[in-house]
Amino acid sequence: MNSMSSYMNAPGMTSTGHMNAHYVNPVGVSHCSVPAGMLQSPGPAVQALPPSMSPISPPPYGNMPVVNPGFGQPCGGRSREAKPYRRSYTHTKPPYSYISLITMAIQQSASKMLTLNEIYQWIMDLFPFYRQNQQRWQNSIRHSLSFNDCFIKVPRSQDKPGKGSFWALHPDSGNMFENGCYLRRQKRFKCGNSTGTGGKEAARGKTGSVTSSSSGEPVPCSQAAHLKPDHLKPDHPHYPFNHPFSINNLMSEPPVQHRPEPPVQHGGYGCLDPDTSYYHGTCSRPIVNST
DNA sequence: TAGTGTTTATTCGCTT
DNA sequence: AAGCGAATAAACACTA
Repeated sequence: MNSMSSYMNAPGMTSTGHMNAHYVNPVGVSHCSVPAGMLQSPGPAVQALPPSMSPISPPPYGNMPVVNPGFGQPCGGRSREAKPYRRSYTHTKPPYSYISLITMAIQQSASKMLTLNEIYQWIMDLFPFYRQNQQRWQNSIRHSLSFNDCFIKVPRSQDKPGKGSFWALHPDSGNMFENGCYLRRQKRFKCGNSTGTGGKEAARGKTGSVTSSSSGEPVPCSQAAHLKPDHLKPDHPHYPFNHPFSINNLMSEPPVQHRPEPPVQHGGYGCLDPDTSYYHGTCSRPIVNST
């Protein structure tokens, strides 16, 4: 969490830390979307990707669309460590929450599920920022995986022994970032059932650990319990990312071409302008052209 | 023993 | 101000 507060002084930043500038990367993709540059410019890091991951190539760091002075400020300027901006922008914090990073990592993998370490590697391969302070953010990653219902554990198959389970996305979690806001979801995804107590949080404090079954079977929630790999296939009807604004589509479409319905955007430290594909700062209301 | 996973607590920023 | 989402820290348990 270094080098962040100084971004407030960057062009486009209001005194309140809102990001009003429309930052456009060299390929014209919004910083708020999943970087389309992922699909371009194979970089050396791709070779470090584990076999389970699809050959999506991180871009050269110099072209990273998500890192930009004045934009790397996450969470609306939330920072605890005031440190003057000195580093290259390739080491600024990407404008994605950990949840969105995990989602991206899982989503781009061929098997739609990754081990914890693979998630670490994907993030570090793509975002140099996360090559530092690994203990800090990796703890946060683990916390996010455990805490959020949108992530489910998939046990390793016997032919893939190793440490840790695979992590996948909940089949119903696909629209978490449908409004283009990758820092703050409209609503936290909760795995619900008819009683409203089916999520991980419901499991916490009642039946104990989500994964405490001695058999090693993950029982994170009622819906995850029946998750099968088929759900993780793109052609499956429950595939989480069929929304036009989904990460999957953002990653696969030319960035300037997708012009979804103007979303009603809530929450948001930063959102995507559907007309321009430019990044907007705080946008709790639908984006309209000022007259 | 290191890595993984869970849980709790705290803090912060944004929205309502 | 309250509620919420997110980031961070830390403690603890489990497991390969």
